[in-house]
Parts: sequence; structure tokens; C-alpha cells
Amino acid sequence: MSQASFSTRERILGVAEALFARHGFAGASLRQVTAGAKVNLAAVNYHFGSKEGLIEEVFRRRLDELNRERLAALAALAARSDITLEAVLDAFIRPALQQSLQAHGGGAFVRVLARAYAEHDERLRRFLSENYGHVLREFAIVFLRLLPNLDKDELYWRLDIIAGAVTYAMADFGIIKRRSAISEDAHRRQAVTHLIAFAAAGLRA
Amino acid sequence: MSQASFSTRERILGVAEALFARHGFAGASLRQVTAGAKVNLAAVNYHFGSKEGLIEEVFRRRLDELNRERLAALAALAARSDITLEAVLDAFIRPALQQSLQAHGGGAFVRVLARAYAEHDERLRRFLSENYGHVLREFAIVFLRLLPNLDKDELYWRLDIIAGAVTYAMADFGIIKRRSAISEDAHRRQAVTHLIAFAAAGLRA
DNA sequence: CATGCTCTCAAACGATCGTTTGAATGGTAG
DNA sequence: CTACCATTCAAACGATCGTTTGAGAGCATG
Repeated sequence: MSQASFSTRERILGVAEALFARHGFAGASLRQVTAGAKVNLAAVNYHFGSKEGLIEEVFRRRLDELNRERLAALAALAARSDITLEAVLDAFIRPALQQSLQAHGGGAFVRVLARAYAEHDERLRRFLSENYGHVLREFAIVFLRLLPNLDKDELYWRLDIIAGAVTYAMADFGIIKRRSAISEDAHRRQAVTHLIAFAAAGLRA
Repeated sequence: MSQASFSTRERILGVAEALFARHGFAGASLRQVTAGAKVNLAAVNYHFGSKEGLIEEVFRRRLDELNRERLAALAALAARSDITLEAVLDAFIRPALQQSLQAHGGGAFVRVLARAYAEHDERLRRFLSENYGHVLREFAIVFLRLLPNLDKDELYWRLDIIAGAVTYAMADFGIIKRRSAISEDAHRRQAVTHLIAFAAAGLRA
């Protein structure tokens, strides 16, 4: 794979991610993507086979990294003996924050992820469930150890709510607009602090 | 407005709501909508002016009712002297549940609402903010009275998270699939119970 | 230089999109 | 009955969609 090819692939993925976040999968056209990436229209079908292939690659690129970081944070935690609920939640939420703060179009993918939750497409749902569901199960094991009085079904209910709330908050899709005085990054950092406290209280209830 | 016209309008709105929930606003075409409603293609532009006019009417029809019910439930609560946090949260969440349990395509609108959160379209966002934001402010007043130690900004953060969690949970967009043994209605009723307990704990933290 | 491979490009494909048009329909008021 | 108005209908509009094609550019290997 030549350097030029790599550059074309990456530019397409970056622009596609941003446009999917802004206009949705059906709402963003390949012509918008290729124009934004300054590549030929046919490049998408050449490199990704189809539009859906492009969509899946946008997810895979970020989710692989996100899942790896979350599991690594969880594994680092397991080595310690004094695990707290907040620490586990931090291991789950913080990687998403870190990723959203990345240099180029950081927050874009979190918004794409929020859209994916809203999509009902079976193929996309299955793809996400295989990745995200696995991480959630790993975390559930640790949560169950920390919360012995919580039965499994009840925990899954609450984790489900937390996952939705995290995605929602990270995507900054709230109704209450953030104060323009603080930056988007500071906004996200605050959100993580609040989410952890909120989720911990909810799990302990 | 004749009976036939009313019927046509309502059939279009019902089918559009279901298709928007399933395929998104850009993903559902007017030809799918009119075919499903068994009306002529031109009927949409005749009755609603444009596709966007149809989208707005889908929202207005349900949101007006939802907001009215939420504020009514809150007002009924204000008459009492022994207001609890759970009761206020119930006034906020239960109307959404009731609506989602309505006979014809009950859960559809909640999913449309979840999609709207993910949309970045400025016109749609403004429309939703005007309706939903107003209700949220009314509730915030009561919450602040019940939680005197919570400052306003912090409360808004948490309400934001709750609103997102409610929408996601109600829309049944969780990663963990509900057990097929229980019905969708029972699933939603459980969700409300859990959401209220979760949210109350989070607000009291 | 010749060969083979990866990648880019302009152009076009058929399909589908939202919208418009103008005629036909059917009930209602004068 | 006639005139009017709201509504429905088939048909077509231009625009845009995802995808395909075939030629050619660039570069490496023999």
C-alpha cells in the first residue's frame, strides 16, 4: 500500500466521519465525502467496496481502539486490590473522552456512535453489538463483584442506561446548550466527572 | 376539512412516524410513506407543503400532547405538600411511557425523538429546544426546591443526562437486547421504574 | 525498455429522490 | 342544475443518489 493510497483512505475516513456525524449515514452523500477529501468519486468504491463498507470501516477504526483502551484500563484496575466503583466507571468512560478529545475531528466519532444507537439497521446493530457488547460484558463481571447485592438482570438494566447516557452526554446532544464561555473540551471533561458520580450513585441505589 | 382529508393526513402522519423511526428522516422516502399510507405521492406536498413540513408535523402532534401531560402531572404534584424527588421524576418520565404504549405505533415516536437528538439540523434542533426546553425549565424549578444543596448549573447537567438516558432507554436502543420472554410493554414499564430510581439516586448524590 | 500492478480520473449508468403540474373527482352551497 | 372548492390522481420534472466503466498515470520489478 503506497503512501498516496494510505493518505487517500485516511482522508476519506476522516471526512466521512465528520459528515456522518453532521448529516447521518443516509444524509451524507459520497459526493460530499469525496469532494471534502479532495479525492475522486470512484475512490470510495475502490477502497471500501461500497458506501456501507465505508461506514463499517469508520466504526472499526475507532471502536477497535476504544475497546482496547477500555479493556486495558479495566485490566490495569484488576491488578489492584482496592477497586472502587468510580474507578471502574472511569475505566469505561474516560477512554471515550480521550478519544473525543483527539486532535483531528475528535468529537465527531462520538456523534457518529450516538447516531448508530438511533439506527435500526440490523447489520449495523449486529456489528456494534459484537464489539461494544463484549466490552460491556467484561465490565459487568467486575461490577457484579463490586455490587454483590445487585442481581445480574438489574445490573444490565442500569449499565444499559449508563451506556446510553454516556454516549448521549459525550456527543453533546443535550437540550441545554453548554455555556459558550467554556470550550468544548472543558465541557466534555466536566461531563465525565458528572457522569461518573451520577452512574456510581445509580448503581449503588 | 372533510373526513377523507383528515383520514389521509392522519394516515400519512402515522406511516411517516413509523418509517422515520425505522429508517431516519433522510432514509425514509415520501414514496415509501405514501405507498404505506395508500395515498397518492402528491398528497404529502399538498397537505404539508414539503417533506420538512411533514417532519415538523410528526413532532408537533406528539410533543404538544407530551408536554401538556408532563406539565399537568407536575401541576397536580405542586398542589400536594409532600412532594418527593421520585414523584417529580415520575411526572417527567411516565407521560413518555404512556405515549409509547399508545395503541397505534406507540413506541415509534420515542424512537423518532431519539433520532432527533442525534440530528444536527439547526432548524429541527431549534424546534425541539423550544418545546422540550420549556418543559425542562419548569421541572428544574421544582427540582431546585427539592435539592437546595444543588446549584443550578449542576442540576442542569444532571437533568441533561437524565433526559438523554430517558430517551435512549425508552427508545429501546440499548445494546443489551431485552429478553424475548417479556413483551415490549413490560420492558418499558421496567425501564421507567429503573430510570426513576437511577435518576433519583443520581440527583441526590 | 518492457511488464505488471496499484491507484486515480472523467464520464456515464440506471435508480430514486422531492417536487410540480394539470386534469379528474366528488361533495357542497347558491 | 350550476359553480365552486377541496382533494386525489397519473405523469413528468430536474436533481442527486450509489455504482460501474475503461482509459491512463505513476511506479516498481524483471
